Amino acid sequence: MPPFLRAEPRAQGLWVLFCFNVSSGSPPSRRGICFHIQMTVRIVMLEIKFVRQNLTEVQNAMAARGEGLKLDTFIQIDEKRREVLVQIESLRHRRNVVSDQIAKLKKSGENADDLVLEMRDVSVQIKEMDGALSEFEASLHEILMGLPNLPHSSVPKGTDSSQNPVVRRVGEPRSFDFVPEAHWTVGERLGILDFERASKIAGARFPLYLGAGARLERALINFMLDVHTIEHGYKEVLPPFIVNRAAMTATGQLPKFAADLFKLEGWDFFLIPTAEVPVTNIHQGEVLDEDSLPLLYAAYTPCFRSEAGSYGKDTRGLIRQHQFNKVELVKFTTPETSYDELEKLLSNAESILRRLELPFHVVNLCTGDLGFSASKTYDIEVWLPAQGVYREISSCSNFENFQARRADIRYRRKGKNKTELVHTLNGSGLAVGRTVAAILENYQQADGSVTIPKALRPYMGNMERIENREA
RNA sequence: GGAGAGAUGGCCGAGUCGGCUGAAGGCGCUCGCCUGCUAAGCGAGUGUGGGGGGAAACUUCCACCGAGGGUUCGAAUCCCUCUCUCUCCGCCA
Repeated sequence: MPPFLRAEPRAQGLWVLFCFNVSSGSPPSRRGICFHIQMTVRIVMLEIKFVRQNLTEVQNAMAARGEGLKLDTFIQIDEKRREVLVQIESLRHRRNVVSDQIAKLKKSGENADDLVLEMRDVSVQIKEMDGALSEFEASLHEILMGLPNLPHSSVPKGTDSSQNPVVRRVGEPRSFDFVPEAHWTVGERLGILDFERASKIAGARFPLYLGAGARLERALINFMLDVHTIEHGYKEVLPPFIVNRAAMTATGQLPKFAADLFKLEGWDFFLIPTAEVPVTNIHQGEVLDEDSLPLLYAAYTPCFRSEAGSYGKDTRGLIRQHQFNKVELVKFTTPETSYDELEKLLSNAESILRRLELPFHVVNLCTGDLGFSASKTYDIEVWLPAQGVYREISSCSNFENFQARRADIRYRRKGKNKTELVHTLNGSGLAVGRTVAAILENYQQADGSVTIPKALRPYMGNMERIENREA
């Protein structure tokens, strides 16, 4: 096996390993490895061509993101690779031609021994050069998989989140005639959240919802899914919560961000950090009909994140958890429509907050704050009165063809034979735990109870407020 | 977990004892013709990735028949390993 097919993720040291209790005692599954190899080869090709053709653009974009990347290494290796490739191909050409001659000679009963001997030599040469070629491709692959997406021209320049311009502000933060309390205080006092017991079960950064709290979480999931499927036209999907390496690589979590993921010990499986991964991979390796685009999916899934490196941040409450629920929106579109679809996606996500009457604002992530795979991202940030800040509750991104390249998702334009890469988008619609946090904080009353937003009451058996005895 | 069958182009589906099979046939799609309209019919074209040449249309070469490896001058065809799918039995939420 050429070395580039064995590429192992770097940061294993940080991985939090989960142990699956396999009662059958079966060995670790190899599922997914095969897919990965198949995809890797294709990815290398797609990416090399793309980078070579857009070299200056790539270089500028990397600079804007603050990535100090030297692409001259890439160019050098790519040149060597092509050099070897040309030699291999001419040898193979010769072998093909001569093999044909041999066939003809043998058919007519003539002797071809010297040709056979010569070709035996050529085949050995080809094999040797193949080894060299694999080395070059391994290096290129490593560089390419570490390259982030190119920011769209409408993305503001900036170095960090402080430079993200606010696009709009919706809803007025309520004025309290008492000091609003943090959602964990509100929730624990009502007996609907219990972080202490959760830590017995799992540890820090895990939620335990009880009574009306658990119901509130479930109501929000149903509410969000209903709005998106019935009113916004998304198709509901319920995907696997565990995915293989190929899927994680396609959406961009791997190989670079292994440290953020939970990996199953002894298996090449990962817990999903977002529904984006399984849902985007629904169409991995497919050629879609233009007529079927845009494809809109809405999925509820739990999400699992190691939150490595966030020690000391948001240690209390529902904001930063190893496990949380999310309703995710995913789109597959044509290149021309993807930015319109991004605006629609954003407004679909916003509509949940509008209906829940929670104040929020939308920011346009600047180049320095943009995620690895995204070309453009809007964050929706909800108002949390106890902290007095807006906190991210949804992130809506256009990945253009970045994920489509890695996942090999194409479509055929009507009347054309050539396939093109689709554009993929996704956004939270919304993070459920953070929505609960926002409701508890924004709807808390002086007596410690919490009013339930009107839009949600049908999903709560018409309950109007959560009081202590409800719990 | 045990036994068996299979994996070929956008889809379905042939591939003989290894040698013009990148791959028959069909569907779909595109263009053209025909036809009051539609349907049907006729003709031509229609995989992907990569290297070279060309401003381009295009052209040429290489690779790819689940994946990897092996045998061979030569593999979709033979051998090994793996993955996935299907059927039957067992077990289980």
